[in-house]
This record gives sequence, C-alpha cells and structure tokens, in this order.
Amino acid sequence: MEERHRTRNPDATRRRILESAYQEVYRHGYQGTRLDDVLKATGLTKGALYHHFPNKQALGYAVVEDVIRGIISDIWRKPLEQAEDPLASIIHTIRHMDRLAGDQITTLGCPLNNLAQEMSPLDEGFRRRIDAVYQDWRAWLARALERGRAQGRIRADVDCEQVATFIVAALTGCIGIAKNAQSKEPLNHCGAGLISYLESLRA
Amino acid sequence: MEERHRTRNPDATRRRILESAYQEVYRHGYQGTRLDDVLKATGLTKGALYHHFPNKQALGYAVVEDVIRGIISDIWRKPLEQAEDPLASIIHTIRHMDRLAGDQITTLGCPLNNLAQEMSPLDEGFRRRIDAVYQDWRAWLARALERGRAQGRIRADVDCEQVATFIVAALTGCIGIAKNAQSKEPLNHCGAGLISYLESLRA
DNA sequence: TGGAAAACAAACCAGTTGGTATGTAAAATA
DNA sequence: TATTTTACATACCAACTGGTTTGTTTTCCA
Repeated sequence: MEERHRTRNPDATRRRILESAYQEVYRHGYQGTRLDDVLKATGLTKGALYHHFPNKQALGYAVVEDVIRGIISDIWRKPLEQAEDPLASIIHTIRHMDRLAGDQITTLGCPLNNLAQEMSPLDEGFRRRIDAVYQDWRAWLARALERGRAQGRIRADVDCEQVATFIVAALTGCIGIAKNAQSKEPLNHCGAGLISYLESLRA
Repeated sequence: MEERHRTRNPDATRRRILESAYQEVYRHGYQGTRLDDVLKATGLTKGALYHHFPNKQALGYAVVEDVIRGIISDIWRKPLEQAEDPLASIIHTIRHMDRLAGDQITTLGCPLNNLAQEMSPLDEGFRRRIDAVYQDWRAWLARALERGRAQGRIRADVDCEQVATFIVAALTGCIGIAKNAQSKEPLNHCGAGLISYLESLRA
C-alpha cells in the first residue's frame, strides 16, 4: 500500500518544480527562464530545487523528457494506435488542435518546437533529448500511416516515413505562424493546406 | 560625389554593429545575445553602440527590419517577380535552399522563424516587425501564384493566399526539422513532401 | 528508540550584463 | 578660424542570477 505523507512528499515536490519550470520555459524560453520565478510559483526555495536537480540544465533536460514528451504522447500516441482510420484520426487531431493542446498553443506555440529552435544549436544534450521526442512522434505517425496503407485506405506508393516527417514539419510550421499572428485563424487557414495534402494520399 | 572618410564613417559603423548583432542573435537568440560579444566582433565599444542605438531592444528591432528582411527579400522577391513559371521558381528555390540561404540554414535554421518563436509572445514590438516581414513574404508568393493561375499553369480553384501561407509554414517547419537534426538530409527529405504538394497544384 | 540520511528553508556570494557618465578627437558649421 | 556637434573610447555601476553554504525539521532504518 502507498503511504500518504502529509508534511513531505518529495515526488510531488519534484513534479511541482517540473510543472512550474515547464510553464516558465514555455513562456520565456530556457535562457529567459529565471529559477527564482520557477520557485515563486511553487512556494518552494532554492534548497528544494537544488535537492532535486543538480543545476538549471538538468532541470531543462527533465522538462523535455518528463513533461513535454508526455504532452505530445497524450495528443498523438493513443489516438493513433486506437484509430480505425489513421488518416482520418490525423486530420481530426489537426482540425481540433487548439482544443486538444489547449489555448496556449495559439499564443505560445508548440513547446517542443520552441525549445528545439532555441536550444538545438546551443546545447547538444538538449538537441538529443528533443530529437528523441521528435523520433517518437514521427514513428507513431509512420506506423499509423503504414497501417492505413495496409488497410488499403492510403495509396500504395506513399512513403510513410517521409509523409510522417512532413506532417510534423508542416504542422509545427502552422502552429508557429499562428503564434506569430497571435490568432487562431491562421492555424485553421494553414491547417487546411496540410489537410488537403493529406486527403491527396487517400487510395 | 560620395566622399570617402577614412577616419570616420558612421553609416558603415552602424552596419558593422547590425551585421554583428544579426550573427549573434542568429546564433544565440535575442535573449542569449550579449552586447559585449556583439561589440567584440566589431572592435568597437559601448560608446559606438549606444550612440547608434538607444538600447538593446532597438538594436534587435533594427536586426529584423534592416537585416533579416533583406535576406528574405534577396532569396524570394526578385526570383518570384522575374519567374516565367512561378510554381517552378518556388520549387527551385525550395530545392536549392541550402545553397541560396547559406550553410547556416541547416545548423541555425531560419533567422526570421528563430526570432518569431522566441520573441513574439514576449515583445509586441518584435512581433509586429516580424509579422510585417512574414506578410511581405506571403504577398510575394501569393502574387506569383496568382500570376501562374492567370497563365493557366495553376489550377483555377487554388486559393493563392492560403497556399502562400501554407508554403511559408511548411518550409519553415522543414528548416526547423533539419536544424534540430543538424543535418541537410531531413531538409531535402521533408522538402520533397512540400514539393509533391506543390506539384498537385498544377493545372 | 536513536542516529543517520533525506528534504527542505534561509541567507549569502561572485560573476555577469545592460546601461551610464565622462572624456576626447574629428567633422560640420557659422 | 572659433565653436558647436558628431562619433566614438574608457571606466564604471547597480541589478540580476545561477549556484553555494549552512541550518533545521522530518523520515527512515538498524
């Protein structure tokens, strides 16, 4: 039986720090994130932070691996695995992106892409961890597309790996456009282009 | 007659600072850019910097308006205006992106997108200036597409504005993927998806 | 049950960084 | 030519920021 601690709960503390760090990084970027601000939102102090993480970099790495990866997974992995018509599922997710990913997607963009564009050229550790999430994301898409192709719903000549890469790229680009415009409209406007491309893959 | 000053040339000094600032911002982001580093590359000092720019923010704004805008214009504006077959011109530019935009495009990404993703949610002044460049870029593409449609080279049912937006988004996304992978391969791999979409617009 | 280890809090520190005050030589101007 | 203005250089500073040290209270375990 799991025992409930009222006064201390290190796992929950770690998660509180991580969640706050994620929000700060999402809003201000990694370099723009101040550890004092991360802590202010939790009510904790430096002692707690440096007990759970050796330094700011390790906290940033953990945000990628423990928070952002889970967010992408929630939106894409399960729906794709369970979908009867994979292509329809992909299109559905793109169409309802703002609802599925939260309002912040329009104003703050894709948290994975944000970190990728900021940190990939600066820190190889970040780059590798971010790339691992992208690889997972592409793999979930590619496997779903292959299933659709095996079902005969998708054209036989479609290169599923390439299409998966393009979907990730194009969708990321669309979200980025919406973020810069600070409006939902371009996300739908631009997503329509991606969807029309996807429709063209139908058998 | 333009007189050549050997000892002082404020316009050239301003441009040296701007060019160096562009490189630093391109490499480290705006928040990651240190004014001392910008100056180190020029051999100038704070006195020169703060004579030409009131503060770091104004320098950042000038990088968008005076440097990045020119780079995008060089790559897209003239080729599109002069192209006989606009769609072929677009595809050509995408195919030879690494040559046209320089090697840095693979390792450092799109300078406009970098700043957009970092600064749009943080600074309205940045956002507006970046958005103005995006609007120009889309307009150049949309006008070229309309010309192609009028020529009968592009399908009559194509929404040129929407396609232009999608091209910008998808290409930006492709460059971002290549940057995170730190390799040219995904740029071509991913650009192929965009090109196959563009081919489908042919009449 | 008592000592060790874990989980924090609080105060502090040194390096960094955008910005400023002051000085000075070259150009423009009157 | 005298004077003002421009175009910088130099030295300096206050605020910020990641990280450390020390102290205290729980929790674990032998």
